[in-house]
Amino acid sequence: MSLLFRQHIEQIISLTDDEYTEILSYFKPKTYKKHQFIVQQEEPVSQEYFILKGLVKSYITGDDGKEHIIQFAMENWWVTDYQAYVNKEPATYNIDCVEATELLSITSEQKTLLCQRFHKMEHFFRVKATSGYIALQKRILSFMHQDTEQRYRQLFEQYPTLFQRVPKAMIASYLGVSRETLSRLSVK
Amino acid sequence: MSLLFRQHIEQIISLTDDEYTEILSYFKPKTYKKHQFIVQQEEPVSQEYFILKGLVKSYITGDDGKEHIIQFAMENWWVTDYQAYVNKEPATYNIDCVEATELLSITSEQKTLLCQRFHKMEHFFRVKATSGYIALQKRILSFMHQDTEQRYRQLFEQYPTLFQRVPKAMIASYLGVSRETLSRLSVK
DNA sequence: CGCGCGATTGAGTAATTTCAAATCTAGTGG
DNA sequence: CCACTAGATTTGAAATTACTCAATCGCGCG
Repeated sequence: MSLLFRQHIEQIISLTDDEYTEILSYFKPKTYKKHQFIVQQEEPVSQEYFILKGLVKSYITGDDGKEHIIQFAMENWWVTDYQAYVNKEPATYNIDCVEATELLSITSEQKTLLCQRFHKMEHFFRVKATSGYIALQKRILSFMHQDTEQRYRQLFEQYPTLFQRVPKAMIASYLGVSRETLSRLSVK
Repeated sequence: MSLLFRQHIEQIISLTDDEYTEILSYFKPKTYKKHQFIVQQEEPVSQEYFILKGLVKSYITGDDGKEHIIQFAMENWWVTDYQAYVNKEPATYNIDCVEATELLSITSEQKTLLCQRFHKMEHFFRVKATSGYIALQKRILSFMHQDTEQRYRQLFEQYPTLFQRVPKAMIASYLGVSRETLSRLSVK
């Protein structure tokens, strides 16, 4: 069932069957319907999620009532409101399902225990956190030194399937421009 | 000498004197002059750095020849071009000293060994990487849903000393606006 | 005194936003 | 099979915002 999950972990560390079984026991599978919230602003965030199938968006609602999409997350991605999860604060943003979604969840406490039980899992999470950091830095760079069209093309090249799974208005929000501006781009 | 460094680590894990001494032996102290480069675009990046004293800026030079400052780093910050450091690729950006800087350096290989020798250091670096991730996510959010003036004020509140240590043109570059626009802001 | 660097100011230009209206598309019920 | 509707996308035009380029100002230092 969660073969994808095992493969995902084994990209970084290797596991015996027994180890994998034990690791998996720290996680709890969950299913969400389309439009269901996984994390809700102001609410506590006790879980971190690994997406087996589906697509979610993280976003905040600005003062003007507009949605600002911080990130999309799909198959093989880890997602939660980390600030809230790590520091046990109320969520600063929402995560909701763009598609019906299956995922594995783990609490902060269980994650700590998991890392103590298997040091290589601590290593795994360090590597993951580091690549997340690198990815976000690239995104900041793209905000600073690329124009909207370049960012659009780059996103399209990197995640072509995303464009078939979410409406353009969400892409626009993710890129930080109005849907009208995005629309005028794709014509060229 | 590197008491600051020990305190920095002990914010997250605790160490005996012997452990600290051994950990410190994985690092090599270095000194850089103002305007000296720590990392140079296109060059390999073998080290990660912890800043004991001083201030550096990471930036790329755009096609138009303009500097885009990705981040400043000062006392108690870790810095390098992580993408290059982790994947052993040539650097995509420059890091140069805005002030004379003292730091501790560690190679990627030594860091791996250090984490194997002391599992709590792997934990330490995981926590650090996670907080780095959270910080970058906040910065992306600020790019998306705050205007320049709000970002300026926020930066000023968070790092007031920064404004005494770097020229405004660099602040502007960090905020992603032209120096003229920044100048017109501060008037209000 | 004058040079040079950083910061400011002004004016015209380019890009993006907003608000409104028109178009398109997929799914539904008759 | 067609008409209808809701949601998504596009288009137009005016208003806003930031940019560029050029000129000016302020101040510390040789």
